Amino acid sequence: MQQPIPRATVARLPRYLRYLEEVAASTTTVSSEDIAEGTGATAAQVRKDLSHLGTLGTRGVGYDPAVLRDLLARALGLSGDLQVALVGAGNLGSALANYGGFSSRGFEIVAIYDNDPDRIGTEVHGIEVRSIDRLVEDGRLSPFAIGIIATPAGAAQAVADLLVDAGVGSILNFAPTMVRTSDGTVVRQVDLATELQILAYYRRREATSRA
Amino acid sequence: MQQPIPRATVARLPRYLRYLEEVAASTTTVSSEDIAEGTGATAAQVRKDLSHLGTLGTRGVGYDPAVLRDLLARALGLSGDLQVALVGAGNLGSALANYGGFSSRGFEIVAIYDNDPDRIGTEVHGIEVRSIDRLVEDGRLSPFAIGIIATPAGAAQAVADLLVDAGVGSILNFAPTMVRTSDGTVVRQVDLATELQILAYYRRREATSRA
DNA sequence: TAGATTGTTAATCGATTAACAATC
DNA sequence: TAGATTGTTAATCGATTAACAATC
Repeated sequence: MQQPIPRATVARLPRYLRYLEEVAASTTTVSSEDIAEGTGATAAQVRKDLSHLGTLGTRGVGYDPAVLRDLLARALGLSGDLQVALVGAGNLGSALANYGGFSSRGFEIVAIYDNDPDRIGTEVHGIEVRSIDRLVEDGRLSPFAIGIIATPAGAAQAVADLLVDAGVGSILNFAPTMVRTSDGTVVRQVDLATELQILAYYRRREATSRA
Repeated sequence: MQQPIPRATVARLPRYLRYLEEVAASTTTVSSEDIAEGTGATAAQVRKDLSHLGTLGTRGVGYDPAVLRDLLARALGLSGDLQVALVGAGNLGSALANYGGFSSRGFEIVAIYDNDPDRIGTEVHGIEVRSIDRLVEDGRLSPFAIGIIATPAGAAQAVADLLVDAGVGSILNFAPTMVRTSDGTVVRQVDLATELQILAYYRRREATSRA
């Protein structure tokens, strides 16, 4: 692996990737300007970001979207399906399981866990919901690349501990609380209400500036 | 309103707020160190961030979590319930409607729209799903503070246009595609697959660094 | 007073932007 | 060649960190 890619760049690469997937079928070249427009970045940002991955374009011409798409996917570590364990089969968990965007982009939810007897044994997106008691055993038998926590906040830490026990090194946490894990585990926190609150702040500023 | 708060700070304030809500009932002072631990920030960051809002703590003592919580809520524009229109009553939309984290934090989903006749007329989280054709009219009659797009990517731009027509100035877009709106509209893009992809990148780096 | 912790300054670090030579 | 667009450099901007005086 080459030198590390700046955090801000890593955060944008998936958007570029999504855009390239969108246009790769219908066009044979895209410019940094095109990518910028399609993703909300600036053209200079796009070129700078891509330059971290090597020399990918052709001066005077642009980039080949199919080539660039494959390069980005590889740079992000998306070659091959990543097996995902989902914990929490409630509303959010079910939504995530049914969300089309995952399977089409290199992630496969292979197991779903819950602690509610009423849910255990039911099917979500064609996958049987299993008891949370089986998570550690299952993970040791057949490792998960990524674990997703979609439980209420109160259960999140215990679930994170189980995931670590099961050998999961990367966790995406949708529960609105911080989970603590040992070093070497990567945890990403996504709080849906947080996004609304950030929006609320800019909403008000915008309203005031119009006044 | 005082001077603008830096973007990076705005992005962290909701996390501080969530932490303060958690501890306000059980303790009467928190230090910047406590907040940092509970939110994944650093103590210096916390103090710097809070200093943008004024002098909120007491040297040698710390912050009053209840006072700080109310201050943060006000700074974020969360005083009073913000009326939210949700478009898309599929899996993700239903999950969002049922997600407890919104109502408890100043947001109320007051209307849900869809274009699928099978869904129109059904109830989600106690709210009747209405035809998308009524969105503009409804919004003009009784304005929405915020619109949430939870439709497939293909419908997102059309929905965004309708929301703008309905007078909605702030949009949270969960569809995996950029939507374009006129200036003065604030759009925030949340892509769930993007979060997984970012995680996948750091996952691989972590794995490599251990090797 | 002694210990603790804020608020703020200055130094460092990283990201963005503008500009342009390289090159198709 | 002329026009277009990349890859890269240097300048600017903003965010983080460390340190400490102020003050409870």
